[in-house]
Amino acid sequence: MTGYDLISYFDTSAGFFWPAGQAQIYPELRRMEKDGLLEARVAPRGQHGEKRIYSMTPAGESELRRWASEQNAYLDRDAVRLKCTHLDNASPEAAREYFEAHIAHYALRMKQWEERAENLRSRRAPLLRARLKVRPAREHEAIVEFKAMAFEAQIARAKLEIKWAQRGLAFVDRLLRENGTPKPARRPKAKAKAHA
Amino acid sequence: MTGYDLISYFDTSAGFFWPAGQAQIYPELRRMEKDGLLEARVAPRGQHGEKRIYSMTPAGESELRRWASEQNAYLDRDAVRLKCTHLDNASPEAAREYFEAHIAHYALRMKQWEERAENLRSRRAPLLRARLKVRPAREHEAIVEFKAMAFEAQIARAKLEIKWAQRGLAFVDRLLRENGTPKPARRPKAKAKAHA
DNA sequence: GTAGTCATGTAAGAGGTTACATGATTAG
DNA sequence: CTAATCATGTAACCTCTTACATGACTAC
Repeated sequence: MTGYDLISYFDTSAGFFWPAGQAQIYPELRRMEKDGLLEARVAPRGQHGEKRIYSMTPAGESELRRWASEQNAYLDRDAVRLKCTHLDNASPEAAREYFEAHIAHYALRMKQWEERAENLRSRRAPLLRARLKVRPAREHEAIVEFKAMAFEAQIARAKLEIKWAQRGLAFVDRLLRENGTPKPARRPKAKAKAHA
Repeated sequence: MTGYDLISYFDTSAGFFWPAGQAQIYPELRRMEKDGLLEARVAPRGQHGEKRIYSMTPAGESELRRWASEQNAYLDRDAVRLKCTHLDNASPEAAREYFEAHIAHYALRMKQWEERAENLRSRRAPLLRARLKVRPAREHEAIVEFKAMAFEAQIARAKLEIKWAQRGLAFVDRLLRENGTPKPARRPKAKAKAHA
């Protein structure tokens, strides 16, 4: 497909786990082409325009298999949890918003992940169908299973995050009940430069 | 404390959620000093050496409160889950290793997170004790609670990840039983350049 | 004297984000 | 003719990783 096609599919496929903007995708396609992982067929668009339709080369397919077989590098960097450990520096009201936003985020994601898992299990997802078409039937189950499993892991995690944040809300509400007086840490509005 | 002190505390405190190497920390301390968030007292080390002992300025404390109160930006980028969705490109043996490594990773982390949560709840963690000493007693509960909660979230997640990966193992083992013949995707050994 | 710890940096490069920038085609 | 969609890029900047580099102090 073209870079444009890829971008438009992205947020309902690979983008769930690896969001990427167009400023990343176009140069990356060029790099992968240069490295021999992709090849581009240049096709006309209308009278004057041109577009590049990419496909994987055998080297690209082999690199995909290599990457899929390679061990994961676990980094466990998590800005959300890091912030939690420092919520005592925020007002209880701001802490409340932290947990409320956490619930809202995972509730939204859960819906999207559930929808995606269903579209995979029922084999209705367009990109999945395209892939199944070019692979032998005996592989179909695994193709569906691994993809669905990834989303089901996220769904289970979302449930856990929501339960956890509800515990957080309960704690914050107790804090707010116990001191009617405002806590020392106030909520600043000014925005300063962010630091790592 | 000095940059060196900070680095040596890092992997048992903030480094759980934001690992960072020394090549990041020293320049960042300089930058934060330049921006007025930190100030350094230059102290001698022995006869010739020097060291910089940093402390937070009021501006630094206010930036900390601002950051703690600021909404999270959820990105949901997850290379591990992304790889899962493509495990059909690996051999069942490689997929097996994926899930085994997942279990090993979270089992190890869980132990560390549990230990940390206990050290926080029992108020034995040195950095926590130092912080409690400079804050009024009525804040102590919240200081401990927010930190412990972050680790307890991770512990719950670890349990979930392990259960999930065991489901993955069961599926892979079924695949291996069902086809005694090797699957089409073989496990390449050669290392090629990694791509985003 | 030598190994381990204390102490602090720099350089090159990879990867990612935000913003800027352009222009053709198609549907109404 | 005008708005939406198709289509592709570049530039500046920030962050992070890996590797390189130095040297003093302390305990044995």
